[in-house]
Amino acid sequence: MAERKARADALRNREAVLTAADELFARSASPRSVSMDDIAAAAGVGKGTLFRRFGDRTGLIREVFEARIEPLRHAVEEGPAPLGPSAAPRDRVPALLDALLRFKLDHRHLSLALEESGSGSPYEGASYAWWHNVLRETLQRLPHPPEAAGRAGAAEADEESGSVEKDADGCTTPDPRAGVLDRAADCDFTAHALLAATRADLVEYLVDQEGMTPHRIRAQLATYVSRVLSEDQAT
Amino acid sequence: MAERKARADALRNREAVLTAADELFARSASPRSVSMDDIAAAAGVGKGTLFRRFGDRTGLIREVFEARIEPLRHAVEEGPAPLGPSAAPRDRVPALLDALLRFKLDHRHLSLALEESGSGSPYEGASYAWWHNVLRETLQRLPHPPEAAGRAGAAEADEESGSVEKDADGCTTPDPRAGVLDRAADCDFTAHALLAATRADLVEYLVDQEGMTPHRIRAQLATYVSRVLSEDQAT
DNA sequence: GACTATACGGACCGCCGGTCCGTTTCGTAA
DNA sequence: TTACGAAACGGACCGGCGGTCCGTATAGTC
Repeated sequence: MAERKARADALRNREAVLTAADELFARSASPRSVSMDDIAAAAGVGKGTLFRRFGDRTGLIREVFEARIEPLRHAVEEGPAPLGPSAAPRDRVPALLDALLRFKLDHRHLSLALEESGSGSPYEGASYAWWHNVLRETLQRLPHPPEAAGRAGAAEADEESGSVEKDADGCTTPDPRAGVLDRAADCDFTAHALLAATRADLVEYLVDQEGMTPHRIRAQLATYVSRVLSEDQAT
Repeated sequence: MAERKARADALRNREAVLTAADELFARSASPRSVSMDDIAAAAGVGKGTLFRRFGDRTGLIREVFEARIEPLRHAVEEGPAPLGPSAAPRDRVPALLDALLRFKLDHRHLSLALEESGSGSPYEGASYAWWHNVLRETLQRLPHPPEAAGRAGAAEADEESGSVEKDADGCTTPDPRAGVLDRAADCDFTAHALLAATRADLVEYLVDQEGMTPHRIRAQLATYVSRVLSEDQAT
């Protein structure tokens, strides 16, 4: 092999840290209450080890997250019908979002930890980029271009907002029609907006503060998604 | 007025702190790089003063935010047509969201600071609750109930996600139709989902990383909103 | 001008993320 | 089996931050 050792203990420790971190996050009320020292201690590992292998706190959280979400990612990339690439876009979009939501419900604290992982917004992480990409492409393959839905509405909305006028910023001429006809940009933004509806802190809030059941949240999201995809409703 | 002094200097300091904090957040790349010491120094005030008047970092950020968004809140509560209570719901919803988006574009860093203000999610703040409430009520006054839109889609999505199956959670029977017919709950969730599309970190990402112009973002959001409100499209 | 309630400010504390470096261990090859 | 070097280890250590505490200064009152 000649590509150096790989050191068994390094692997073992890596695994131990991943497991320990996952458990600690799952148990704790807030990700903030889990310190790196806690994780190191729980994993039976020195702090230095932890930072050498994962770089920083964000790196560690990302790796734990990746490890946990890998099966789902696999199912999306090469799995069967509703989630996999073979599914009809019209079915796949809701399936993707529901699957992601389920994951966030099942791994609420871990997802929360990832989203508020200090350095850089969640949007800079590889995971978000991946989901956004899949969703964007699937949206783009939808039969009826969704853009047609909101011609008048969009224009109207914007004119109105222009008249809102609060502080004199540089945005005086409200003619945001630019881009409305751009299908690709439209799907791009829609993907962002749909993913935003599954944000971990929102999910956390709905469950813990509003007392909504996972079931209910999923039902609401499904309804919402289908409304966004609409247009065939008049069929 | 016999209700004690009020001490002029206290008021003056309070104002100084608010101003200094606002400026520092606006200037800095990340809210995290603005420490309480920085703010105290910039305001020409002792750290103790700062904490006595605002409780903690989150409290300070909230007050700065409230102060800045007050005019908009006022416009929504008792202003004229598109934003005010007199507007037709169909027009008011896009107007509200566009106004909020504009605010977040104009006060990106402050909004970001508020959202990641450590203790408690942004959803626990009074400001979010207020916006959610206004939006929810306005949605509920919409002419055509939006619920009808997503029957089949929802059920399907759930069956599919069930088959994903990662860890054996307690959510085995996917029958999320429960709640779909509840108009109030529907508007409640829709309000959350729409507000999520204006999250400060998303806006920040779209502007800084994707290089989108404020105009374009507003146009995209307007399109998106109009699609969510759809149903009259078949008119 | 004296008196008191209130506000002030900065030294101080505990904690945390991250670093450093002397020590240990793994894997290899003689 | 032993010797050796690379790689990993671990915990003392550091700078900085949010937050507290208390002796001091001052605005307002009589």
